[in-house]
Amino acid sequence: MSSSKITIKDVAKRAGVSIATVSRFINKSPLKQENRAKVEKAVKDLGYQPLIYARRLAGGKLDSFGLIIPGYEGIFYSFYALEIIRQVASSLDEKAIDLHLHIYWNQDSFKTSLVDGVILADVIGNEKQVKRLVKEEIPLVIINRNLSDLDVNCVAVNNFKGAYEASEFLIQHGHKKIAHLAGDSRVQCSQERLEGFKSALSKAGISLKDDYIKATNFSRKEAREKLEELFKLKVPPTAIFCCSDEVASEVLNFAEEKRIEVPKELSVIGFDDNPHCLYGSLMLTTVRQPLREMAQQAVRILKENIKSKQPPQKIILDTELIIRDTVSFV
Amino acid sequence: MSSSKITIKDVAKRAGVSIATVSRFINKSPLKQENRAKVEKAVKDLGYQPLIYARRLAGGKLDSFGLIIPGYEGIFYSFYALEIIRQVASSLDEKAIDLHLHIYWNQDSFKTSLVDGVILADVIGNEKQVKRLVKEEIPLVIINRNLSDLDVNCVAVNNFKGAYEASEFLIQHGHKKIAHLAGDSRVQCSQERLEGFKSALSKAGISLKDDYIKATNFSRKEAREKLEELFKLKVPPTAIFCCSDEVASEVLNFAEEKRIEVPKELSVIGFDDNPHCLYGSLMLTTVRQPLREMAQQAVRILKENIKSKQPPQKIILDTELIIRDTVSFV
DNA sequence: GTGAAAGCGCTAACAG
DNA sequence: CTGTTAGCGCTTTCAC
Repeated sequence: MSSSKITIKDVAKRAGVSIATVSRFINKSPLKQENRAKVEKAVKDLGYQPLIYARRLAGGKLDSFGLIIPGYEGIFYSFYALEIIRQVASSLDEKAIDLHLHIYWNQDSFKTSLVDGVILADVIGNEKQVKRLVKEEIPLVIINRNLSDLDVNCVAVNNFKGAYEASEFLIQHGHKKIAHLAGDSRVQCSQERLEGFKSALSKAGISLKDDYIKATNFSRKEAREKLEELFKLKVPPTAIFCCSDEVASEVLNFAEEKRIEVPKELSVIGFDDNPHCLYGSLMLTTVRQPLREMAQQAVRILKENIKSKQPPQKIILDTELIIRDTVSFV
Repeated sequence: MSSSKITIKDVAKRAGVSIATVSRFINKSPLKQENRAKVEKAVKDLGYQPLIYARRLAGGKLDSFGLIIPGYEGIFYSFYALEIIRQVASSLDEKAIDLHLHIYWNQDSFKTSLVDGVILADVIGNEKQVKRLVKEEIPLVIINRNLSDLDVNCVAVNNFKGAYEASEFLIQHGHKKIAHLAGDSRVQCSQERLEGFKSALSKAGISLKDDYIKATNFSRKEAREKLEELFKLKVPPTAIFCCSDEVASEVLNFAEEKRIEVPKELSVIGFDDNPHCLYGSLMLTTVRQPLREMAQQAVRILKENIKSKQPPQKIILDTELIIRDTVSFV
């Protein structure tokens, strides 16, 4: 039914060798040059392709990784989520490894037996799924979420430091009335960024004003609402540090409408370095996340773990402050 | 290594039946009530999960579909591509079928033996891959691309008609100087939309002006360039039909900057009904593509084909003109 | 309905 | 280096 029905036997017969030799050829084990050539020819002539699941059953690899992403509303509008998928996909493509994408909505139906290992991009609401994967002892890497109670591989971005540096940059420009449009507080990176923000302000001796800290769900809509609140305040902020470029971009829109001049009257910093938000006359100052590197590291760690069991690695990658047009001295 | 090492044998022993009976239980074959209960209990107690690849090797299903998307630059910024992924993913999720996403960059490394069937979302530059899949006789559905020489299942959107209706709508509003910002001409839907546009104009007796037809690669950047050209013309258009909402949205930006009032001085129609482009004061008039339905149909057809070989189906879905704010009488 | 047994196509010892 | 052989875990005849 599926695939040409040519099996290892057919190849062996045609090449005049045993199936073991063919298997060795496939798995790149040492072979006499002469046999190698014969098998190669037979494989080519027959258009033979080994059946992945048969290999697997016999102890081989699938060369297929799973990528599990929690399926929150708006995931397909999230620069971050899409970048993760994109970067993991291209990183795997380079290594001729297949990607088994699983977006976790409700069902924990992910079949681990179809992959050699899995990358979990964030863990939001699917903690029990992670536990299951750990129990199944399948090679695992978690991106951007520290499950401190679990002994698993992690690759994360230093959100705290990124937020700290951005806030510090604002402070260095003389700002004291600094607001933070934070992300969804249930998401770990939002919490970390908020902490970084708070920490920078504290260190500079700026007292925290609750009115200046507004949570959003990363959406433009909520950003807009919170902005309205911010600028109804008796003392509006002179600078805003945003949880994402998308949100920052909405700040720019808002400012334009309200005739608030950026950066002269209002400084803005985003988070992501989302090229989508680079249109318009103002180039956004932002915090770049090394998403590509994160994906590559995750893939590397997973490969190592598949080859042989290893002690868990915890990798924290630094962000980079990208200075452009939207911050000025107060 | 992977998965708990509990096999069908363990279950059989624990339930006091043969492995065949356990197999039948898994495959929902008729069983005596008593045995069914025993096996069910054993499965539960042991936390048994059949190994997908072993089932497959023995002739079973994988419950895993492949989705192949050509990996052109900017795919992750494409509303269309993302919607396809999203809708296929959620459609499969409902049926507890796994998604094996493969973005085709260069290598034709997709392993068909890991899936029961594959959905090809458009075919751009990977025609030879399609031929291979056809030859392998794996159940196949192609989305939005007619490979007329191939006898395969297709689900497509009627781009011609959608474009025709949009153009007609403009004409009904008295427009005669109508431009078209077309998509990449190598992409089939771009060609079809262009044809629809031309056809509507011809029918209305409006002569085609080459200057009014500009190809873009769907990007804002190119849209902007072509717009500049359009409005340097001695007689600029009074209406523009765009290949996508993204492009239409750039037209709106451009108009605002140049103080061209929409829709009073310029009417605009997009394509996609991309909610992303609904921000701002003006609501875009656009052509909605039934992407969700397309995904569902594709999944349905694939399921049918996996169950039993069927004659190829060709399904063409209609678009819908969504009338909002950006078209007025000339 | 059920069990015994024969593979599915491949890998991995094990001898040679 | 190479061939032989014993499974991997499951489905499926085929008898009973």
